[in-house]
Amino acid sequence: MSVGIKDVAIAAGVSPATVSRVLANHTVKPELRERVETAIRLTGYRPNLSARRLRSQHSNTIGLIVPDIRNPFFTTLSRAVEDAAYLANMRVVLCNTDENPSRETMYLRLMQEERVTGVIYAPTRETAAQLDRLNFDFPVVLVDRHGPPGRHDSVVLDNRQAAATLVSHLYARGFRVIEGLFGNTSSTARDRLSGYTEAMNDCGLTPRANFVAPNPEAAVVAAREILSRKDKPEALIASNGLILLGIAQAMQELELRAPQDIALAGFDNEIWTGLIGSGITVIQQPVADIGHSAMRLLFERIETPEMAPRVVMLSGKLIERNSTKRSA
Amino acid sequence: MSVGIKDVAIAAGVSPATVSRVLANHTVKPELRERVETAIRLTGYRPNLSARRLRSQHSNTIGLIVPDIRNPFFTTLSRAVEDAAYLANMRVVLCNTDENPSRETMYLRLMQEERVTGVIYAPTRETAAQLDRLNFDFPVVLVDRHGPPGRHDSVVLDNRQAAATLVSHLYARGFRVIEGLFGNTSSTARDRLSGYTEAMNDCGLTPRANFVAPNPEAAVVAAREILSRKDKPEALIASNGLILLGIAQAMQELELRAPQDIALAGFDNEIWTGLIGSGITVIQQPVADIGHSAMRLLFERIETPEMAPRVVMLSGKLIERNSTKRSA
DNA sequence: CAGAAAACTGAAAACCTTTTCAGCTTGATT
DNA sequence: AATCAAGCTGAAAAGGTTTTCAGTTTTCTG
Repeated sequence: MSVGIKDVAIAAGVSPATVSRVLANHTVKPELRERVETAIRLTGYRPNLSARRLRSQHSNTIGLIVPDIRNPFFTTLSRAVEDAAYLANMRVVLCNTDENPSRETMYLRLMQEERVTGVIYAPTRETAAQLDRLNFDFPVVLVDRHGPPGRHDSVVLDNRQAAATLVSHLYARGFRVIEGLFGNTSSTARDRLSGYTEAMNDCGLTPRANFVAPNPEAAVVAAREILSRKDKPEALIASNGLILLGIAQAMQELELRAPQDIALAGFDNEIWTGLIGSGITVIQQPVADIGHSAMRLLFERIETPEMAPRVVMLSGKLIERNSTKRSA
Repeated sequence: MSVGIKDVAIAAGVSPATVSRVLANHTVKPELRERVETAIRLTGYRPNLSARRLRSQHSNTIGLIVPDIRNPFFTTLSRAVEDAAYLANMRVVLCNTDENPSRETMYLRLMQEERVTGVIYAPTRETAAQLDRLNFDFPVVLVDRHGPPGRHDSVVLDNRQAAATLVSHLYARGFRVIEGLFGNTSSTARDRLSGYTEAMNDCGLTPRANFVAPNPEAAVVAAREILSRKDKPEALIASNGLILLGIAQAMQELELRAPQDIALAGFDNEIWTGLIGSGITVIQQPVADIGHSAMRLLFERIETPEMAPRVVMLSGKLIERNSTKRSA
C-alpha cells in the first residue's frame, strides 16, 4: 500500500489539510511545517498527481501535436517546448500524427480528456481548414502552420518571403529553369509554393511545381524522376528538410553533384546540409525561437483568455553555400 | 461547467454506474447501452482521465527518460516506444535529462508521482551505478545502457562486439594507428571503449582513447585538436552519432577528407552518414527494434512481475562505406 | 489589559470516476 | 410451478488530494 497524505498527517500529528498546505507552500507555523517535512521524509511520501489534478482542476499538462518527431524541425521544436514547460512546472504529452487527420482528431479528443492546460499544434491542411468549426475547451497555439485567419494564436515563418528569397538568390546566381518540390499536406508548403510561384513570375520565369508527401522516401522517388529527365531543370528547390534529404539521396544515386550538375536549395539548416558535398544553400528557421514564442503565446493566452488572437511571424535567414554557386 | 458522467446518466435515465459500464464495454442491456451512447453523443461528454486514473489506480502512462531527444538514436527510439504505447492505449511522458544526474532523479521522482505503469530509461553511468540501491514502485526497462547486472530488464547493443568489428574492419583495410573518441557519460561508450581496447590489443596495436561529452559541440573541439596534431592517427572512431557529427564538422573546417587524409568510422547509421563525402562507414543499430523490444519486456514484466530480469542483446551491423577505403 | 484583527488549523465537502455489493429480473431446470 | 442460477442494475463507497468554512489561537491596537 502506498503512503498517502493521511499517513503523513498521522505521522506528523496534524491534519491532512496542514500537510497539503506545507506542500503548497502556504502559511503554516514553522514548528508544524518542520514536523510535516520530517514526516514526509520518513514516510517517503510522494503526492498522487491524479488526485491532485482531479481536485485542483489544474492538469499542468500541455499537449504537443506534431506530424512526426523524427522531422528535425519538430525535434528541435519539441525540445524548446519541453524546456519552457518544465520551467513552468508542466508536463508535456507528445503526439505524432503522421500527417493523418484521423489521428489528429483522436489526439485532440485525448487532449480534451486529459483536460490539458493548452496545446501547441501543427495541423495538416485538411484539419486546419475545419479549425474554425471546432471548439476546444483549452487554448491552442498553432505552430509552423496556420489555420483560418483570426481564429487562433500562431507562430509561423514568413514562408512566402523565404521561398521568394530562395528564388531570387538562384536568379541572381544565373539560374533560370528552377523547379520546386513541395509537400502536399501543410499550409507551410502551400505558402512556400505561393512565394516560389510569385517570385518566379516576377522574374519572368515559368514556375514548375511538383508535389509529394513530406518524407524522404516519397521525395527520393519524385526527385529520381525529375533528375533523370532529359530536360532536367538548372536548379531544384525543396520545401522542407525531409524533402531536401530525399533529393540529396536521389542525387547521390544518380551520381549528380551540386552545383555542377544541378543547383540545389531548400529549407531547414540541419547540420548535414553544411557537410554534404560542399554545402547546400538553405533557409534557416529560428526553430527554438518558434517553440519559445509558441509557449509564450500560450501562457499569455491562459493569463488573458479574451485577448484577440495574435500571429507571430518570424523571418528565415538565407545560408548561402556552394550548392547554388554559379555553375559556369 | 463541463459535463460529467452524472449528467450523461440523467440524460439517459440510468445510473452513473451504467454509463461507466458502457464506457468500459462491460455487459449492459442493448437498449440501455443505446440510450447511453446517444446521451454521450448529445451531451458531448468526455471522460476525465484524472478521475478515472485516481479511482482505477491505473495511470496507463509510461515514462520515457532519455538524455536528449535531439540525438537521432533517441528520436527514433521514442517514436518506436510511442507507437507501441499508443497501440496499447497508453500515454507517454517524455523526459530529457541532458545527461544530468540531478535531472534524472527529479524525473524519476516525477514518474513516482504520476504513478506510471512503467518506465523506459537510458541512465547516465553515474545514476546507473546507484540503481541497485534505488527502489521503484514501477517496472523499469533500461535501454541502450545497462545498470548493475541482474537487477533490471534491459535492451542493449552488443557494444564490445560492435566496436571490435570496427577495429578489425579498419585493421583489415590496412590502418594501424587507430584512435577513438568516446562519450564520457554512458555505460554504452564504456563498453565500446572496452571493445575497442581489446580489439586493438588483439591486433597488437596500441589503443588511444579520448573522452568527451557526447554532443557535437564538445566533439568538434576535441576532434579539432586530434586532427591538427602533427602525428594525427590514420583512422578515427567515434563512439556515437553525435560525436561522429562533430568529427565530420571539424574535418570540414580543416579541409580534411576521408579516407584520403584520415579514415573515419563510427556508430549510428544516420541518413547523412551515407551522403557526406563518399559515405562514412558505421555500425548500424536496430534502433526501432530496440524500442519495440524494450516495450515488449516492459509489458511482460507488468504481466509477470516476479520473472527474473532479462537482458536482450542485439547486434549491430557494419555498413562499409568509402570513409574507410584503403587510402593508398 | 480588553477587544479586535490577523494568523493559523482541522473537519468535512468536493473533484469525477470505478467498483463493490446487494437487490431485482429473467430464464433455465427439475 | 417452484427453485436456482445467471444476468443486470443502482446506491453508495472509495480513490487521494485541495479547498472552504468555521473555529481557535496569537498578535496587535488603543
